[in-house]
Amino acid sequence: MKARATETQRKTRIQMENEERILDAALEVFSVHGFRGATIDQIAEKAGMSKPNLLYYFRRKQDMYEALIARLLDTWLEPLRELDGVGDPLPELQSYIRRKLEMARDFPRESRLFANEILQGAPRIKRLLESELKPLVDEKVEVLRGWMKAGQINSVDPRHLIFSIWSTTQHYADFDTQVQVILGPDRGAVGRFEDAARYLETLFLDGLRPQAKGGGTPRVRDV
Amino acid sequence: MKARATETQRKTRIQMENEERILDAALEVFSVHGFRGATIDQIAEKAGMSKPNLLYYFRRKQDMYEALIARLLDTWLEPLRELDGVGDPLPELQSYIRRKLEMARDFPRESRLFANEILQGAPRIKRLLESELKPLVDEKVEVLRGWMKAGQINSVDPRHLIFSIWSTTQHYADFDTQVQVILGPDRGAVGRFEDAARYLETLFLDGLRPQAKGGGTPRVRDV
DNA sequence: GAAAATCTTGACTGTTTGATAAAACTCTAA
DNA sequence: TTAGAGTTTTATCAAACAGTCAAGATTTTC
Repeated sequence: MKARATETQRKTRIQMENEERILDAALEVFSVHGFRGATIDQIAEKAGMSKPNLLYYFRRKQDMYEALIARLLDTWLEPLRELDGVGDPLPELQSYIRRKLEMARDFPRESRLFANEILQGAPRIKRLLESELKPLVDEKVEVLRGWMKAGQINSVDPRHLIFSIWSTTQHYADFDTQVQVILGPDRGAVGRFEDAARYLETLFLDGLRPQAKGGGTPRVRDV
Repeated sequence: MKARATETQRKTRIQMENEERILDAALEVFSVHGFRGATIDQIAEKAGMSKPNLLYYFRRKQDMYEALIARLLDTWLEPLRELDGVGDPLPELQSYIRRKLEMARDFPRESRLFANEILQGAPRIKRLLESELKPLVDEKVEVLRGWMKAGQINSVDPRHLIFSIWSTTQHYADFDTQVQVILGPDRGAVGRFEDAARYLETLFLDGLRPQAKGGGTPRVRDV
């Protein structure tokens, strides 16, 4: 038996399958109960595996958590990475919002895991946030500032703009339970996300102040 | 000794003081670790009290949690209750957003407790959400619709509008750790909230599309 | 097909956790 | 000032929990 942890070696078929199965189960549990609230037994049961067997692949609870976090942050920041200064600002932002919304729809467990970690004060990923997230945001802030200086979008605090995109989109994953209570069962999950996309587009582009309809009508700002 | 739980009777000085102290400590712990992740020992220590002593006041862990949730929801919905159809829509909405933001600033632990509960699928308050939150939202949706029909605000999905106000404001409490990493220590907590308020005002009123500056300039919608 | 490597399991350990019992102590009202 | 209600502590318990161990079962490799 070789020490799996120390060497970088190729994994067996069974190893790959089981690790996948375990991480999926772990995501399910961690994303709901957080690190402390989750138990290895719960995860093992969800993975259809005995606890010692699970611990053969991940020797400590923390190892599973860290594996999940590591793979998460990369995926999570992907949409922001793609935001660049070459295209037109409004379509570019719209597309960023749409992608973030799609991620909330397609990876709600990942979103909740992330939310849980931050809620707890990000004890395990604060470093990562500082070394990876912050520089990326700083870079994109410059892109936004460029657009503002050129008068292509309204001048606002770029960081808070990013926060508002994150919060409004992730809300549909993290607060899904509440969203479902309020929207009722009328429209399915798909419809909900279409509605959300349409709404957010209007909000971010035009806000709530009534728009002057049709071409030449003057826009009166102060009523 | 009388059974405290069954009768409604007046509480001792010590009882009131200690229950307050316990609930404050419990809020501190539950809001970070969620129900499952929190331990009675942690709470007892934060309250400066032995565990059996704490359990003299709240016989089960769940009793503390429920006491917190009960007092929370009422406070939480107060700002929405005050939103009514008598004032002008834009100042009215602006004031709602400001109040929600103040709550995120002044009661971040309550916000996190709520977030934690919803993340877990709201197992303990789903009923309450259906019986209290939903009707209130339905009522306010009608107010919003009225404003839209009268052309006083843009026509958007009113429920998603409410979601976006909730998510953007609560973000500053729930994701405070991340916000701090990104904004850096430059501006203190007060400054952060001022910036957020200013930004959200612009977002919700005007959106990001560049505004026509000055009075009579025509607004070109399609570029 | 046998040896070697990998995988799985049952039994177990020490610790943490939620909760209880009963005795000892403190406060308060008559 | 003392009886009794109210409060706190010490001691304790059973269940849940993270993690270990060694032996047995299975798969891979030569």
